[in-house]
Amino acid sequence: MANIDESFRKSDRVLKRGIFLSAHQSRHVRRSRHFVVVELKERAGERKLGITASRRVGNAVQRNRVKRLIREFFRRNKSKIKNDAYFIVIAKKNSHALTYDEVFNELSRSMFKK
RNA sequence: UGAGCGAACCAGGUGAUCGCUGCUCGCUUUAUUGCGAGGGGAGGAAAGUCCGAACUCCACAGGGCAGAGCGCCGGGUAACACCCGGUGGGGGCGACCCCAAGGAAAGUGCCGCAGAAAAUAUACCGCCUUCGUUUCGUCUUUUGGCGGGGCUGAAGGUAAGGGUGAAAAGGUGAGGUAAGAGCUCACCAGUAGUCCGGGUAACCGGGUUAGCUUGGUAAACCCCGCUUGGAGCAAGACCAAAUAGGGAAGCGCUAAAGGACUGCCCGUCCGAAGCUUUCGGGUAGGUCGCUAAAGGCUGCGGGAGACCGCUGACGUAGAUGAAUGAUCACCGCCUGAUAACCGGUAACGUUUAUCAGGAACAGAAUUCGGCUUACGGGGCGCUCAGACG
RNA sequence: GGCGGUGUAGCUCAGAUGGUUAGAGCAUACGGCUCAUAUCCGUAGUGCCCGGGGUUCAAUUCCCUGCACCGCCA
Repeated sequence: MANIDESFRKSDRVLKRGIFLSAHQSRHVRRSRHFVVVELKERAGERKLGITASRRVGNAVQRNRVKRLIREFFRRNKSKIKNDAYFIVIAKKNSHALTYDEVFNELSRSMFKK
């Protein structure tokens, strides 16, 4: 267990606005009950996470909580997630009351390796 | 027990595992690259952005007008529209709370409908007088006299009474009159002037004089007094790919257009072409600004208080697709139910245990001082009502 | 983060600059025209003027405060 990398640095994050905007054109979209997961496969060999939580999700506290839960899921399950794409996770407006277990169940279906 | 008022306070805790982000130290790397250790890491409102400042740039922030803001008095403060104390007014049985609270006799405007009339008062009904006309009664031989009534009648006097309205030009009583009226008088209310006393002042108390009385609205224009240049950390400074060819400085010329300084005027500055010198300017991106602060706390002193002075130790988040977290365990808190002990006739209360549920509002973005709004909790002091003793 | 603006009929907008009366177009319903539909003509309905408080006799309008939406600034 000690060797598994569960860190989450800036190199694991999507930092540029242009990449977020390019997600609108992507074809690799998976929709679930509370999230939309977009895969950007052009950047093979890198695995990064970007999160979008607009004001429709809730106030700042609720948006921060949703983003932290998604980040936590990504961090703890990096070894199981496909490592050849950028993932943009968009939170829907009904996602503000989720727990970590619910986030895990939902996102593991969309993002884990087959 | 119930209802309520006030001023403060807290904003779950501990541990384990896995993370995020600054700082310090050590090692390391081309490179704050990577590793390790230590230590720090959201709020009372961080919110709304409603005021006030610090700070930065615009010219060193200029003159006048306009505009904007404020508006009882005194004090506090860096400043304020904030705070404290008081005055006046209003609300509440009360504890206590609320008030944009200068001027309406400087001027202008507005006051729908209703009503006679809505601000120089007026005169619809009514009341009264005179005249005209008509009719009845009565006296007289008659002309006519006296008395009463009427008129879509005329002229005049009134404002007591009437209804309307948010508001009707002081109120009550007496005198007075043809009828009436502050027309006169007494008392009361109110206004203005003046005098005395108290208070730093707002203002309060009392006397006296006047006219007998001058509606509301300034969160309508306005007048008076005070304050006020504009933008805002996405301010601003620096480094600097790609792309495009220009940018900067000086000379020159100062007329105009234009631009900057504030909306306007004044004033000031820049400003065409040309020549010379020079290589920078700048988007993406990055660095600085960036956290030590009109700081809170302890003690002493001053003050009625806001607050001030001295003293001591403390050193308190700095992210930038944006950190400050996730999971688990235990403890603590609140609510409800059940049970037990104790107190009590009882309602019920304290404590303990078990079960179930809950834990609000909300996330720094340059930084402070306020205001406003959202919201969980327990204790303290006080008021009113009821019950029991 | 900062700055600015807008909320009026089902929809798009007027409105009064200065308080007392809420309007237009489209849409809807009904009637007429037509064999029928559309067009056209006529008639009608409709508003807590974004919420709360204040000033005023009276507020959609003036003032304060909250909510929602929109735009601009590197």
